[in-house]
Amino acid sequence: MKIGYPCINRTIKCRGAKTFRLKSYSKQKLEQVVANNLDCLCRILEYNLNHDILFFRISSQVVPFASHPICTFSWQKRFKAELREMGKFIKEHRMRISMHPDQFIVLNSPNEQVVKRSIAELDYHAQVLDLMGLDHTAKIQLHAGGVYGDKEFALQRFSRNYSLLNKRIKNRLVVENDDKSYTVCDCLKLHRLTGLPVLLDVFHDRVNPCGLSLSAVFASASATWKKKDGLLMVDFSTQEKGRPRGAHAQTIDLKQFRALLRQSANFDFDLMLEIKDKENSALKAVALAADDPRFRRREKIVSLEEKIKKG
DNA sequence: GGCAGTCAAGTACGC
DNA sequence: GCGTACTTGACTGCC
Repeated sequence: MKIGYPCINRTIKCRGAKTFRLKSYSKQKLEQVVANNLDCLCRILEYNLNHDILFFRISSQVVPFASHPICTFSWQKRFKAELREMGKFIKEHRMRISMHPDQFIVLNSPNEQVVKRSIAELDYHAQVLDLMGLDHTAKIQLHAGGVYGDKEFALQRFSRNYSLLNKRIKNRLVVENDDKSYTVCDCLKLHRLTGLPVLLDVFHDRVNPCGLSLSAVFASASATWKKKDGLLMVDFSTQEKGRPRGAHAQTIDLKQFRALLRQSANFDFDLMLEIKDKENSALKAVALAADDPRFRRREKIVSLEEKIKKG
Protein backbone atom coordinates (compact mmCIF):
# COMPACT_ATOMS: atom_id res chain seq x y z
CA MET A 1 0.00 0.00 0.00
CA LYS A 2 1.34 3.34 -1.12
CA ILE A 3 -0.40 6.48 0.06
CA GLY A 4 -0.71 9.68 -1.96
CA TYR A 5 -2.55 12.89 -2.80
CA PRO A 6 -3.49 14.65 -6.03
CA CYS A 7 -1.74 17.32 -8.08
CA ILE A 8 -0.95 20.12 -5.63
CA ASN A 9 1.48 20.49 -2.76
CA ARG A 10 0.73 23.43 -0.51
CA THR A 11 3.96 23.28 1.48
CA ILE A 12 6.32 23.73 -1.43
CA LYS A 13 6.18 27.21 -2.82
CA CYS A 14 5.73 26.24 -6.46
CA ARG A 15 2.91 24.95 -8.63
CA GLY A 16 3.09 21.93 -10.88
CA ALA A 17 -0.23 22.81 -12.53
CA LYS A 18 0.31 26.38 -13.60
CA THR A 19 -1.67 27.42 -16.64
CA PHE A 20 -2.74 30.48 -18.62
CA ARG A 21 -5.61 31.76 -20.71
CA LEU A 22 -6.16 30.51 -24.23
CA LYS A 23 -6.12 34.14 -25.39
CA SER A 24 -2.56 34.56 -24.17
CA TYR A 25 -1.34 31.37 -25.85
CA SER A 26 2.05 31.48 -27.49
CA LYS A 27 4.77 28.89 -28.02
CA GLN A 28 7.03 30.84 -25.67
CA LYS A 29 4.37 31.00 -22.96
CA LEU A 30 3.67 27.29 -23.25
CA GLU A 31 7.35 26.39 -23.11
CA GLN A 32 7.89 28.59 -20.07
CA VAL A 33 4.87 27.21 -18.17
CA VAL A 34 5.66 23.55 -18.95
CA ALA A 35 9.27 24.06 -17.84
CA ASN A 36 7.96 25.54 -14.60
CA ASN A 37 5.46 22.71 -14.09
CA LEU A 38 8.00 19.95 -14.66
CA ASP A 39 10.53 21.61 -12.40
CA CYS A 40 7.93 21.93 -9.67
CA LEU A 41 6.81 18.33 -10.16
CA CYS A 42 10.36 17.17 -9.50
CA ARG A 43 10.40 19.12 -6.26
CA ILE A 44 7.03 17.70 -5.21
CA LEU A 45 8.20 14.16 -5.93
CA GLU A 46 11.32 14.71 -3.85
CA TYR A 47 9.24 16.10 -1.00
CA ASN A 48 6.91 13.12 -1.28
CA LEU A 49 9.77 10.62 -1.22
CA ASN A 50 11.23 12.23 1.88
CA HIS A 51 7.87 11.85 3.60
CA ASP A 52 7.08 8.27 2.51
CA ILE A 53 4.36 9.46 0.16
CA LEU A 54 4.92 7.13 -2.78
CA PHE A 55 1.71 7.67 -4.75
CA PHE A 56 1.00 10.88 -6.64
CA ARG A 57 -1.50 12.15 -9.21
CA ILE A 58 0.06 14.36 -11.87
CA SER A 59 -2.17 17.26 -12.91
CA SER A 60 -3.76 17.17 -16.35
CA GLN A 61 -2.58 20.76 -16.69
CA VAL A 62 1.11 19.85 -16.77
CA VAL A 63 1.07 20.74 -20.48
CA PRO A 64 -1.73 23.31 -20.87
CA PHE A 65 -3.75 23.06 -24.10
CA ALA A 66 -1.77 19.98 -25.14
CA SER A 67 -4.73 18.49 -27.02
CA HIS A 68 -6.15 21.80 -28.21
CA PRO A 69 -5.81 22.55 -31.96
CA ILE A 70 -3.96 25.75 -31.05
CA CYS A 71 -1.04 23.71 -29.77
CA THR A 72 1.20 22.80 -32.68
CA PHE A 73 4.38 23.00 -30.62
CA SER A 74 6.13 19.66 -30.14
CA TRP A 75 6.25 19.68 -26.36
CA GLN A 76 7.01 15.94 -26.58
CA LYS A 77 10.31 16.63 -28.32
CA ARG A 78 11.18 19.76 -26.31
CA PHE A 79 10.65 18.12 -22.90
CA LYS A 80 11.64 14.56 -23.74
CA ALA A 81 14.76 14.63 -21.57
CA GLU A 82 13.02 16.24 -18.57
CA LEU A 83 10.14 13.75 -18.69
CA ARG A 84 12.50 10.81 -19.00
CA GLU A 85 14.56 12.06 -16.06
CA MET A 86 11.46 12.41 -13.91
CA GLY A 87 10.34 8.92 -14.91
CA LYS A 88 13.74 7.59 -13.91
CA PHE A 89 13.35 9.10 -10.46
CA ILE A 90 9.84 7.63 -10.10
CA LYS A 91 10.99 4.16 -11.15
CA GLU A 92 14.15 4.27 -9.04
CA HIS A 93 12.08 4.96 -5.92
CA ARG A 94 9.22 2.66 -6.92
CA MET A 95 6.63 5.40 -6.79
CA ARG A 96 3.16 5.03 -8.32
CA ILE A 97 1.65 7.65 -10.64
CA SER A 98 -1.87 8.35 -11.83
CA MET A 99 -3.58 11.03 -13.90
CA HIS A 100 -7.24 12.06 -13.94
CA PRO A 101 -8.65 13.93 -16.96
CA ASP A 102 -11.43 16.25 -15.84
CA GLN A 103 -15.17 16.36 -16.44
CA PHE A 104 -14.97 17.49 -20.06
CA ILE A 105 -13.52 14.16 -21.13
CA VAL A 106 -16.55 12.03 -21.95
CA LEU A 107 -15.92 8.88 -23.93
CA ASN A 108 -19.58 7.91 -24.19
CA SER A 109 -20.98 11.24 -25.38
CA PRO A 110 -23.52 11.05 -28.23
CA ASN A 111 -21.70 14.04 -29.71
CA GLU A 112 -18.94 12.78 -32.01
CA GLN A 113 -16.92 15.97 -31.62
CA VAL A 114 -16.90 15.58 -27.83
CA VAL A 115 -15.67 12.00 -28.22
CA LYS A 116 -13.00 13.10 -30.69
CA ARG A 117 -11.72 15.81 -28.32
CA SER A 118 -11.85 13.39 -25.40
CA ILE A 119 -9.74 10.83 -27.24
CA ALA A 120 -7.19 13.52 -28.14
CA GLU A 121 -6.98 14.51 -24.47
CA LEU A 122 -6.61 10.89 -23.34
CA ASP A 123 -3.84 10.45 -25.88
CA TYR A 124 -2.02 13.45 -24.43
CA HIS A 125 -2.22 11.92 -20.94
CA ALA A 126 -0.89 8.60 -22.24
CA GLN A 127 1.96 10.36 -24.01
CA VAL A 128 3.08 12.09 -20.82
CA LEU A 129 3.28 8.75 -18.99
CA ASP A 130 4.90 7.00 -21.95
CA LEU A 131 7.55 9.71 -22.30
CA MET A 132 8.39 9.20 -18.63
CA GLY A 133 9.04 5.57 -19.50
CA LEU A 134 6.60 4.36 -16.83
CA ASP A 135 5.18 0.85 -17.08
CA HIS A 136 1.46 0.16 -17.40
CA THR A 137 0.86 0.39 -13.65
CA ALA A 138 0.76 4.19 -14.13
CA LYS A 139 -2.91 4.78 -14.86
CA ILE A 140 -5.33 7.30 -16.32
CA GLN A 141 -8.59 7.26 -14.38
CA LEU A 142 -11.82 8.24 -16.07
CA HIS A 143 -15.49 8.32 -15.12
CA ALA A 144 -17.95 6.43 -17.31
CA GLY A 145 -19.56 9.68 -18.49
CA GLY A 146 -23.16 10.76 -19.06
CA VAL A 147 -26.32 8.65 -18.86
CA TYR A 148 -28.46 10.43 -21.51
CA GLY A 149 -31.64 8.85 -20.21
CA ASP A 150 -30.56 5.26 -20.95
CA LYS A 151 -27.67 3.88 -18.91
CA GLU A 152 -27.49 0.53 -20.69
CA PHE A 153 -27.22 2.20 -24.06
CA ALA A 154 -24.70 4.71 -22.69
CA LEU A 155 -22.54 1.84 -21.43
CA GLN A 156 -22.71 0.14 -24.82
CA ARG A 157 -21.60 3.37 -26.48
CA PHE A 158 -18.70 3.65 -24.01
CA SER A 159 -17.68 0.14 -24.93
CA ARG A 160 -17.92 0.85 -28.66
CA ASN A 161 -15.87 4.05 -28.38
CA TYR A 162 -13.36 2.27 -26.16
CA SER A 163 -12.66 -0.13 -29.02
CA LEU A 164 -11.58 2.86 -31.14
CA LEU A 165 -8.78 3.82 -28.75
CA ASN A 166 -5.14 3.24 -29.56
CA LYS A 167 -3.03 0.80 -27.61
CA ARG A 168 -1.17 3.39 -25.58
CA ILE A 169 -4.44 4.70 -24.11
CA LYS A 170 -5.91 1.23 -23.60
CA ASN A 171 -2.81 0.17 -21.68
CA ARG A 172 -3.41 2.88 -19.09
CA LEU A 173 -7.12 3.56 -18.89
CA VAL A 174 -9.12 2.57 -15.81
CA VAL A 175 -12.73 3.42 -14.98
CA GLU A 176 -13.80 4.96 -11.66
CA ASN A 177 -17.25 4.93 -10.04
CA ASP A 178 -18.70 8.44 -9.61
CA ASP A 179 -20.93 10.08 -7.03
CA LYS A 180 -24.01 10.58 -9.21
CA SER A 181 -24.43 8.32 -12.21
CA TYR A 182 -22.23 5.23 -12.39
CA THR A 183 -21.86 2.97 -9.34
CA VAL A 184 -19.19 0.34 -8.75
CA CYS A 185 -21.66 -2.25 -10.14
CA ASP A 186 -22.01 -0.21 -13.36
CA CYS A 187 -18.22 0.00 -13.64
CA LEU A 188 -17.97 -3.77 -13.15
CA LYS A 189 -20.39 -4.15 -16.03
CA LEU A 190 -18.13 -1.90 -18.07
CA HIS A 191 -15.22 -4.13 -17.09
CA ARG A 192 -17.05 -7.14 -18.48
CA LEU A 193 -17.68 -5.26 -21.73
CA THR A 194 -14.19 -3.83 -22.18
CA GLY A 195 -11.75 -5.49 -19.78
CA LEU A 196 -11.02 -2.12 -18.14
CA PRO A 197 -9.80 -2.30 -14.53
CA VAL A 198 -12.14 -0.65 -12.01
CA LEU A 199 -10.70 2.04 -9.75
CA LEU A 200 -12.65 2.02 -6.50
CA ASP A 201 -13.67 5.35 -5.01
CA VAL A 202 -14.89 4.41 -1.55
CA PHE A 203 -16.39 7.85 -0.88
CA HIS A 204 -18.38 7.82 -4.13
CA ASP A 205 -19.47 4.30 -3.29
CA ARG A 206 -20.86 5.57 -0.01
CA VAL A 207 -22.67 8.49 -1.71
CA ASN A 208 -23.79 6.44 -4.71
CA PRO A 209 -23.88 2.77 -3.63
CA CYS A 210 -25.17 -0.29 -5.48
CA GLY A 211 -25.88 -2.55 -2.54
CA LEU A 212 -22.54 -4.37 -2.26
CA SER A 213 -20.72 -4.48 1.07
CA LEU A 214 -17.37 -2.72 1.38
CA SER A 215 -15.51 -6.00 1.33
CA ALA A 216 -17.49 -7.11 -1.75
CA VAL A 217 -16.59 -3.93 -3.66
CA PHE A 218 -12.93 -4.36 -2.69
CA ALA A 219 -12.97 -7.98 -3.81
CA SER A 220 -14.74 -7.36 -7.10
CA ALA A 221 -12.72 -4.25 -8.01
CA SER A 222 -9.41 -5.98 -7.10
CA ALA A 223 -10.28 -8.85 -9.40
CA THR A 224 -10.41 -6.51 -12.41
CA TRP A 225 -6.70 -5.58 -12.08
CA LYS A 226 -4.23 -7.85 -13.87
CA LYS A 227 -0.59 -8.19 -12.89
CA LYS A 228 0.54 -5.72 -15.57
CA ASP A 229 -1.92 -3.14 -14.17
CA GLY A 230 -0.37 -3.26 -10.71
CA LEU A 231 -2.24 -3.09 -7.43
CA LEU A 232 -5.82 -1.87 -7.26
CA MET A 233 -6.02 1.92 -6.94
CA VAL A 234 -8.47 3.31 -4.38
CA ASP A 235 -9.65 6.90 -3.88
CA PHE A 236 -10.62 7.91 -0.37
CA SER A 237 -12.31 10.97 1.08
CA THR A 238 -15.01 11.78 3.60
CA GLN A 239 -18.01 14.09 3.65
CA GLU A 240 -17.30 17.73 4.57
CA LYS A 241 -19.83 18.64 7.27
CA GLY A 242 -22.37 21.33 6.41
CA ARG A 243 -21.68 21.06 2.68
CA PRO A 244 -23.74 19.34 -0.05
CA ARG A 245 -23.64 15.56 -0.12
CA GLY A 246 -20.51 14.42 -1.91
CA ALA A 247 -18.40 17.48 -0.98
CA HIS A 248 -14.86 16.39 -0.16
CA ALA A 249 -13.51 16.98 3.32
CA GLN A 250 -11.13 19.81 4.10
CA THR A 251 -8.92 17.55 6.17
CA ILE A 252 -8.70 13.82 6.79
CA ASP A 253 -11.11 12.19 9.22
CA LEU A 254 -8.68 9.86 10.97
CA LYS A 255 -11.42 7.85 12.61
CA GLN A 256 -12.90 6.97 9.24
CA PHE A 257 -9.46 6.40 7.77
CA ARG A 258 -8.63 3.95 10.56
CA ALA A 259 -11.97 2.21 9.91
CA LEU A 260 -11.13 1.89 6.22
CA LEU A 261 -7.77 0.28 7.02
CA ARG A 262 -9.49 -2.14 9.35
CA GLN A 263 -12.34 -3.03 7.00
CA SER A 264 -10.02 -3.51 4.01
CA ALA A 265 -7.45 -5.57 5.91
CA ASN A 266 -7.76 -8.51 3.50
CA PHE A 267 -6.82 -6.42 0.46
CA ASP A 268 -3.73 -4.61 -0.67
CA PHE A 269 -4.07 -1.48 -2.80
CA ASP A 270 -2.61 1.99 -3.41
CA LEU A 271 -4.55 4.76 -1.76
CA MET A 272 -5.18 8.26 -3.12
CA LEU A 273 -6.51 10.79 -0.60
CA GLU A 274 -8.85 13.19 -2.37
CA ILE A 275 -8.82 15.64 0.48
CA LYS A 276 -8.50 19.36 0.12
CA ASP A 277 -5.52 19.99 2.35
CA LYS A 278 -3.51 17.60 0.19
CA GLU A 279 -0.09 16.62 1.62
CA ASN A 280 -1.10 17.59 5.17
CA SER A 281 -3.67 14.82 5.26
CA ALA A 282 -1.30 12.46 3.44
CA LEU A 283 1.30 13.02 6.19
CA LYS A 284 -1.28 12.17 8.87
CA ALA A 285 -2.40 9.08 6.93
CA VAL A 286 1.20 7.91 6.48
CA ALA A 287 1.82 8.30 10.22
CA LEU A 288 -1.32 6.36 11.04
CA ALA A 289 -0.67 3.60 8.49
CA ALA A 290 2.95 3.16 9.57
CA ASP A 291 2.14 0.07 11.64
CA ASP A 292 -0.01 -1.51 8.93
CA PRO A 293 1.82 -4.47 7.38
CA ARG A 294 0.63 -3.39 3.92
CA PHE A 295 2.14 0.09 4.11
CA ARG A 296 5.09 0.76 1.81
CA ARG A 297 7.65 3.38 2.80
CA ARG A 298 10.66 4.56 0.85
CA GLU A 299 13.33 1.94 0.56
CA LYS A 300 16.18 2.51 2.93
CA ILE A 301 19.14 4.00 1.19
CA VAL A 302 22.03 1.80 2.20
CA SER A 303 25.05 3.96 2.78
CA LEU A 304 28.41 3.00 1.37
CA GLU A 305 29.67 2.42 4.89
CA GLU A 306 26.92 -0.13 5.58
CA LYS A 307 27.61 -1.86 2.28
CA ILE A 308 31.27 -2.27 3.23
CA LYS A 309 30.30 -3.65 6.67
CA LYS A 310 28.00 -6.17 5.02
CA GLY A 311 30.78 -7.15 2.65
C1' DG B 1 -1.35 45.12 -4.47
C1' DG B 2 -6.15 43.88 -4.20
C1' DC B 3 -10.44 42.71 -6.08
C1' DA B 4 -13.92 40.67 -9.00
C1' DG B 5 -15.09 38.59 -13.23
C1' DT B 6 -13.94 34.93 -15.87
C1' DC B 7 -11.83 30.72 -17.64
C1' DA B 8 -11.41 25.35 -23.62
C1' DA B 9 -13.94 21.80 -22.87
C1' DG B 10 -19.72 18.45 -20.64
C1' DT B 11 -23.68 16.83 -18.18
C1' DA B 12 -27.54 17.01 -15.12
C1' DC B 13 -30.93 19.36 -12.99
C1' DG B 14 -34.00 22.99 -11.33
C1' DC B 15 -36.66 26.75 -12.71
C1' DG C 1 -34.12 27.18 -22.93
C1' DC C 2 -31.23 29.21 -19.51
C1' DG C 3 -28.38 29.35 -15.40
C1' DT C 4 -25.74 26.89 -12.24
C1' DA C 5 -23.21 23.23 -9.67
C1' DC C 6 -19.72 20.11 -10.07
C1' DT C 7 -14.11 20.52 -8.29
C1' DT C 8 -11.43 24.13 -7.04
C1' DG C 9 -8.70 27.28 -8.06
C1' DA C 10 -6.10 30.84 -10.29
C1' DC C 11 -5.47 33.94 -14.43
C1' DT C 12 -6.28 38.57 -15.89
C1' DG C 13 -7.82 43.13 -16.35
C1' DC C 14 -9.01 47.00 -13.85
C1' DC C 15 -8.69 50.13 -10.04
